[in-house]
Amino acid sequence: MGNDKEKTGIRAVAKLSGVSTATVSRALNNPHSVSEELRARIQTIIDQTGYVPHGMARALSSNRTRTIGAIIPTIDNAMFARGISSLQNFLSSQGYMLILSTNGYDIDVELEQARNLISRGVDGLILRGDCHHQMLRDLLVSRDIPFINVGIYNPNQPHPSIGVDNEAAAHRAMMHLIEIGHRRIGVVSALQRNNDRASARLRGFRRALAENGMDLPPQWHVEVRYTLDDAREAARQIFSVEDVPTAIACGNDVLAYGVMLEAERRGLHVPSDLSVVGFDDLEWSRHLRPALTTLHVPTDLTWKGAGEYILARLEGHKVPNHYEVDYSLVIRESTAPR
Amino acid sequence: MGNDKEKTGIRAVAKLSGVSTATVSRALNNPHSVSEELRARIQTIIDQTGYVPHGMARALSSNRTRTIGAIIPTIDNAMFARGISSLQNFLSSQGYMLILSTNGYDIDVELEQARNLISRGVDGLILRGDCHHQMLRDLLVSRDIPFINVGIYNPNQPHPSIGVDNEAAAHRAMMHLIEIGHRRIGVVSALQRNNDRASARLRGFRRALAENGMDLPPQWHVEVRYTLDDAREAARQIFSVEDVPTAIACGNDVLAYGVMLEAERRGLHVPSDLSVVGFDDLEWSRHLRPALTTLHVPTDLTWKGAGEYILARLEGHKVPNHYEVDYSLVIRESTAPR
DNA sequence: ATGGGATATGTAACCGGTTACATCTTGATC
DNA sequence: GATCAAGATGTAACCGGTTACATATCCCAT
Repeated sequence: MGNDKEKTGIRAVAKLSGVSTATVSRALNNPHSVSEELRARIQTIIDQTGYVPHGMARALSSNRTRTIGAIIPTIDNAMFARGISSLQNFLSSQGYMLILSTNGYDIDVELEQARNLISRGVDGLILRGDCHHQMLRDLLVSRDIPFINVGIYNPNQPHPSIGVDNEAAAHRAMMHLIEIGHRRIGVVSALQRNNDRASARLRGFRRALAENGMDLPPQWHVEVRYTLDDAREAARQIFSVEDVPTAIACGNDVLAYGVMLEAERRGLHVPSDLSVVGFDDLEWSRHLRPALTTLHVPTDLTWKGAGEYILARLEGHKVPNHYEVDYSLVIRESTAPR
Repeated sequence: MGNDKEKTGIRAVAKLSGVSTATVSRALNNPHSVSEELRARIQTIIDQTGYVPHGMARALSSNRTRTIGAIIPTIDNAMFARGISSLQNFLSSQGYMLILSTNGYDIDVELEQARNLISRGVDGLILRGDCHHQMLRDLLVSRDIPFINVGIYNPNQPHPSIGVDNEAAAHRAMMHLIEIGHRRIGVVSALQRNNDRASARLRGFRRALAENGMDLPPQWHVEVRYTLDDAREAARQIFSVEDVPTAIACGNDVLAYGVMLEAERRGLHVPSDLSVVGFDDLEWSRHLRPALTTLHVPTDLTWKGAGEYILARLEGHKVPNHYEVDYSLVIRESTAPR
């Protein structure tokens, strides 16, 4: 009797419900356009047979995958984990899926990963920071794939961005140390290579110092990767010079943790001997002892906002290209007047 | 002249190189089967035109996506972040991509997410623990999709698993406290609901106590979620009873951090007043002060191993179903003889 | 010279959905 | 009753690759 080519998939459902494949497809994607009765009949068959639509086929013909790609430096960092988690929840709630990819701060790898994601048909792409391969931007523009740079605020750039103004925020953090009387201030910052946020923060620190007639002597400035080990090593380096600063501004909370741990090990009491200010306000920061004074950045909102932007673009809405996220200084126990 | 339907995609490349689509496809997927000369000519055209294969179309016809799905409770947890990062690196190195999904410890959500992933054509699936919806297992088996439960070792179960033997490991951790003379020992463990690992660890703790003639009075046992706040609350609860234990075993390092923080705030010195042992050995644990005595679990190896298993299955190899990962007790500064 | 195996390439069906277009119904309007 | 718009449903082309099968070529053994 039956054509053995129609034992599975949408054609099987169609045959069993006595309708055409078009109707089944419509019942699934645009229920309103199918009569109540048919819709119910089709749904019954679907439940009975356990039919699951073939996403690839759907993607091929509709040219939409309901999948968003994100490329971040590394997952193994509390800050990203938080943001990704938030983004993931949001996308999921909108029926989208997130594909995650990491570049290890290498823009060539990033380009490669982006090609990969595009080939897999992501509808939109979320990138970290503003430091990308030119070919990547060209690729995205030429294929008309919406994307956004997250973690920065760059209204003058042509490319969409969402995040805090890192330079201004860093300036604010440094000003706190200056306001409470510190005059000898060191900096532990992240490596600037392919990390525009790290650079912007350093610029902010420097500007605040300069505006107040101070400078940043090389022996008080160390650049390291975002790990506790490296941060401790940086602190060791700074503490080893003759003339130790009375405060240290850090480009990131993790770096601040490292500095505080190492200070404690050296017998330097925080904050009476050394004030430390961080950046990001990870969950840990308020639990530490002393609790870390830091610049709060609403990471979850930022990433969710990035998702909202992409989805809005996909739905054809005309939306602003740049979003500034508010930061705030959270003063806890790790800073004290000189 | 030209058929306007062939301005793009593989047919365009074929036309420009003067060969058939089949040859282009073969040059890409099975280079060895195409003559040196043609291969070069085709590659030139590909480079010139910037052709990127359409992954969806490829997936549809080849029925392989080179994509692996993973469902974890939450990304926002250092333990998972580490494992995912490791898995991601491995898969990426093998030309596979990872799609990540979270279930928030809810097996219905997990089933839903799994359907989603399957509909997107994942070639294999990696799940956390052994606590899943029966329909999920059925679905995977009926579709012949390789999968593995990670973070547990369960040689008696029919389903593949890789991880430490949580019960034995917890037993080991508790034995350490007993060996150094503690007789009044509390436990802060994770919620057991839909978390077989938490249960196994608790069983291990209990067995060690029982074997040594002790029990776990209710007022010394608190179950909480995996957050610092909850862990501190748990510690507060235990410290509030008349008779405070001299040691606390924790189901997880994060819980141990919370207990230590709270102890310190109460003026209890660790380890002289209170010994604390953790579980997992996150990166933080060795940096804390006092550094945390904990049960080291090689998370990165475990997840990478899960990836290796799936890929081996996909390549048709016949491989063992269960892999035990070694744990080890790392004695640092947070435990001391009574 | 002939047959057979190995290698290289082309033809076109196929994967499983979506959707433009055609067809048919129904109800309202004149 | 005729006309027409709106709504419901069916037909089949199409998305962009892969690959089974057919065909062509070349080399070597008989």
